[in-house]
Amino acid sequence: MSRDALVLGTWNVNSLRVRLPHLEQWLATSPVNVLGLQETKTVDGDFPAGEIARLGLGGEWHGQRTYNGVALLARDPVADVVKGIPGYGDEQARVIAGTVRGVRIIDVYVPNGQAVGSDKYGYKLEWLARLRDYVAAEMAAHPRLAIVGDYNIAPDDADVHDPVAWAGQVLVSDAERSALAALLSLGLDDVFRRFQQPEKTYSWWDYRGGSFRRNAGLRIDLILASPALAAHCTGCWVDAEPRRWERPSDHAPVVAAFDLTA
DNA sequence: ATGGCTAACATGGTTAGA
Repeated sequence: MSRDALVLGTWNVNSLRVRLPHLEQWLATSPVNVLGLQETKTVDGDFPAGEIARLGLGGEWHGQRTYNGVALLARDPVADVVKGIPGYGDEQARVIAGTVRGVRIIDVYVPNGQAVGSDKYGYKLEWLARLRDYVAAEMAAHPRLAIVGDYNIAPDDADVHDPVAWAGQVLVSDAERSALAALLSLGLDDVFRRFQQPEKTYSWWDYRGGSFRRNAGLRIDLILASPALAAHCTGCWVDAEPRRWERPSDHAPVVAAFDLTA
């Protein structure tokens, strides 16, 4: 891997405070140099900035009490940070954007949606429509753009361990997939699918019922890239190793590498 | 069968995740 490659990661840590040891262990071997986190579950005043700095990362964060929370971390400076979706008065801390080495990066924690037809499902679809409008504007301003995060949508049945059991459920429903397709229709590419991948590769496994042992998972953590950036993508993979460790997050990190000199 | 884990906030039991 080129020394000046941009290696972009995303990880729903399900509480940054609990997962700091996992982050440290992962960064000891992972080549990632820009990282979007979700579900930090900490207010900005309590963000473990010192520990993060000790791991060689700076950046910005946007959190709230108990729920949600995102952070955009990098070994290089993060410029022009924007928190939330401008013009959308969302009280939930789910989006942070910044520019690293000329690449615009948006880190998102898409609402879960709870159940098809619920109020939270309606919020999820509204939220995704707002995200699409935001991303359209950002793409016009930044040719090199990536959106990383926990999308809480499995794009295709190939991303679902048991498509029959999951059919029509939240995370795979037609309306959610249509909302994701509308985002992709801006020209974004799910870079994971640019490369040959192992069968049954997922990024989330329920804590219950031995789901990870059975590989009963979903691929819901994605890295989307604009055409000008995707052309430089040299690889994308799910790193399931941290999911095997003691007291893991239920999500694995996903990483994509870009050779910006090419 | 709506269970099964985990985390936050709290300190028993609810809310939420996906």
